[in-house]
Amino acid sequence: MVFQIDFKAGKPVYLQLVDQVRYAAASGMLRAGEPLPAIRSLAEDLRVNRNTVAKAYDELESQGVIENFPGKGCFLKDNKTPFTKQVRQKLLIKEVDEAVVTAHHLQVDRDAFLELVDERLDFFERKISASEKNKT
Amino acid sequence: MVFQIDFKAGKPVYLQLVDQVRYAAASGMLRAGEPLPAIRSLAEDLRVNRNTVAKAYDELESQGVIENFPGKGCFLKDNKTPFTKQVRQKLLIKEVDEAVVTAHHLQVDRDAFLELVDERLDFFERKISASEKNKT
DNA sequence: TCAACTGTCCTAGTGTGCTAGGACAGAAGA
DNA sequence: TCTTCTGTCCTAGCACACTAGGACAGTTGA
Repeated sequence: MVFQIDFKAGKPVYLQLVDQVRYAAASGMLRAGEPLPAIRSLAEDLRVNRNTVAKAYDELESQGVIENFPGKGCFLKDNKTPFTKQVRQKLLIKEVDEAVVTAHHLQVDRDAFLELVDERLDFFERKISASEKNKT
Repeated sequence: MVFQIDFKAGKPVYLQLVDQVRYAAASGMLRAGEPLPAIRSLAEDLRVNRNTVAKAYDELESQGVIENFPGKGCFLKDNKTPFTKQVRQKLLIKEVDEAVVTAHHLQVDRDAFLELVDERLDFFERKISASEKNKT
């Protein structure tokens, strides 16, 4: 569980952390029920104030990705969304549309776009199965 | 060409404009070579300072979406990206990955995700052909 | 030539997002 | 019980993003 912060990226540190935890969870590096690094120790590793890490964890909790227990720690939630299939797809549309619009401006045609999506889905699935092998 | 600003959205006005212009271009409501609303008149319509609109147009120009000519106006570029196919796909990966990660957390499986992507691609293609009929 | 339009540069106020340190409360093990 | 870990609340500073108004330069048509 190694996170890396780019202080010259322009992007807020806490949001970089949020993205990396989400990414780690989606690629199987972090699994349901597993503990995240303690706020203070992670802050020390990253040379960042503990409230910056706390803010990231807070955001992740409000997104339903992790659960924080005062005195115990922070743990990856077993993602059981409270949403119906329809609602979940509606929540996804915004991000899919952004990618579709960008594809249009980059003149990436439909077939190439679908090919890329397929490739990225494969990429994450391979990562998940690889980390399952490592951990068992 | 009607833009709508949500002042309570939390998102900066100029970024809302950027998104809407990109969206309009990708859905055929705005076509290559066509002029965008003049900065001052659009600012007046939206009850916003002209520099706010100018900042949006400036951002769009730096993204290669439009071209601005002092004294003449701002026009939608015929999108000929200077990038190779490989570079364009690399630029897309970030946005695609974000959608894939979100899909994972929303427990939208591969098939449902691909179905949604297909649906959105159809949606934009229908919009393009519809606006072509309207304008010819 | 002149008026009216176009986008742009300069400067400034102001709100707020980001980061940070101190103090506090709950949990766990010696 | 006491120490040490855990996350959280409160407050504050600081920078910067956002917005805004004045002045300027290029273009166009009467």
